[in-house]
Amino acid sequence: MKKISDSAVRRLALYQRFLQEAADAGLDTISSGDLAERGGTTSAQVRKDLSLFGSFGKRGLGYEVQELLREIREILGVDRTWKVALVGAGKIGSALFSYRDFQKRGFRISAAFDSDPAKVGSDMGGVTVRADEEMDRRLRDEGIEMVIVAVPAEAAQAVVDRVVNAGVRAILNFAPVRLRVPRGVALRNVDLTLELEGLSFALTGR
Amino acid sequence: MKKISDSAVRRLALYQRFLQEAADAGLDTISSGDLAERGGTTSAQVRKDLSLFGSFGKRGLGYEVQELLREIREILGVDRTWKVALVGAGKIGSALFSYRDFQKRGFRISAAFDSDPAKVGSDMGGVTVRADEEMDRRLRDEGIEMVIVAVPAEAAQAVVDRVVNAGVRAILNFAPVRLRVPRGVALRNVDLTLELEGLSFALTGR
DNA sequence: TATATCTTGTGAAATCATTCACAAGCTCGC
DNA sequence: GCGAGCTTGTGAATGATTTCACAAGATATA
Ligand SMILES: NC(=O)c1ccc[n+]([C@@H]2O[C@H](COP(=O)([O-])OP(=O)(O)OC[C@H]3O[C@@H](n4cnc5c(N)ncnc54)[C@H](O)[C@@H]3O)[C@@H](O)[C@H]2O)c1
Ligand SMILES: NC(=O)c1ccc[n+]([C@@H]2O[C@H](COP(=O)([O-])OP(=O)(O)OC[C@H]3O[C@@H](n4cnc5c(N)ncnc54)[C@H](O)[C@@H]3O)[C@@H](O)[C@H]2O)c1
Repeated sequence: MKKISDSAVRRLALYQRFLQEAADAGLDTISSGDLAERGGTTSAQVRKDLSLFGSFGKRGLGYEVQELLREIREILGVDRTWKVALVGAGKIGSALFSYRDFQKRGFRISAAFDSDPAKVGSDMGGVTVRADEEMDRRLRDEGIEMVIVAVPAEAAQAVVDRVVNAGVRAILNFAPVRLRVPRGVALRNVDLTLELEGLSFALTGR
Repeated sequence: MKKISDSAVRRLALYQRFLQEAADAGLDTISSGDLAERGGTTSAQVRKDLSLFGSFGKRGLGYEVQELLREIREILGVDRTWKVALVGAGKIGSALFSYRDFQKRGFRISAAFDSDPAKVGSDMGGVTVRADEEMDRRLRDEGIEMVIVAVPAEAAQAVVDRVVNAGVRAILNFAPVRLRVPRGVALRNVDLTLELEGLSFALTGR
């Protein structure tokens, strides 16, 4: 299969959201131009993106909302529920934990780990925070497929090494460090300071 | 001035972080190859990025850490403190609010707004949460330059319209919606569901 | 059935970003 | 002061992504 660019995947995920909105609004069909407008891109871009995976539209009409939604969900792999664990039940970790939208979109956070004895044992929306030492075993036993890393920067690489070792192949990292992962492991970084610095540049770099 | 790509700005912000680390480690000089290795890119990429703004290195030696750090800070506009406000003092908002790193990197969150009367008046680390209605006036009066939007998706566009109207020209948005802003206003989206969907694709789409 | 009107899917062209490759500059050791 | 050894800065080459442009399929109407 050909290589799909990161930005194409992002757009696909956006189209999914727009299709959901269109479905909620009761629309039966939608055109590439319509999707483009909602996403701030062009109709050619939308069609190219979709053409990477097949021909889903009808000439003269557009795309059937429900059908395209189903297709994109399948392409993205969100036509199922993923088992996600959270490592680091601190401030940002607990905000993420209680975020209902993840569940709705197919990501269930079914385990949480922390090294702080004061936090271990506490209940977070039905899930008990477990000790750091139990992590490796539980990740395997519970068949966790993705991990959200929300520990301090200094601890992040060590956590990731263990998580990868436990067979997890997808990681969402909030710590402001460049993590090393073996090939075959998907890693995304959410780096908020970097985002603010980008805004700073935009205001400065006139 | 020529157009600087978004990815170049991201890398620049990363170099800044690596230079900080190098400075903390007591290094005097650093080569493009060294920066590249830390950032997972190539030395040619690093040199091209820097060459967009000038010639900062010495052939045969590399870059002086302190000097390059100063230059990049100036380029990014983080050689000063930005006044930031937070709108939406909910779960993610309060996590962000108490994040010390922003302050250290030049972003001071000096105001917070919420529409929930139960939250208005409460103290968040020395800053009082203000009522939504006071927002427009206070943004102007306090000279706020950036706003972090952490309100529910349905409320986000209306908030952004008001914020832009109050003269703010940089917005960091956490709500999962595509916001419309006039040209000249910088907008960055942090869309965590999108990130997880990207991971889902990586695990699925072979 | 013919015609007018849409909108897709896709090669080709254009634009944008990264990598290559190397001349030229600087340092160090002798 | 000279040669060896690095490392920068940058055109040129390559690679990737986006945009253009249009033939062809689908629908609706008469
Ligand atoms: N709070 C924010 O708004 C924010 C913003 C951007 C980035 N971040 C990053 O997210 C990460 C977490 O930030 P936070 O503000 O939630 O910090 P926090 O201190 O509130 O939470 C970190 C948690 O990780 C736990 N922990 C530490 N080492 C661990 C280990 N080895 N295994 C398991 N758990 C461990 C701690 O006990 C703590 O509960 C940091 O890397 C931070 O830089 C946070
Ligand atoms: N919690 C998370 O981990 C998480 C993750 C990803 C995205 N988000 C997004 O971030 C946003 C906030 O999420 P949250 O979990 O913190 O929700 P929350 O309900 O805890 O907080 C939202 C806050 O915004 C306030 N608010 C609502 N309308 C307002 C208005 N017009 N002006 C000012 N304040 C207003 C509410 O009173 C509330 O305090 C949402 O858009 C959500 O989708 C949250």
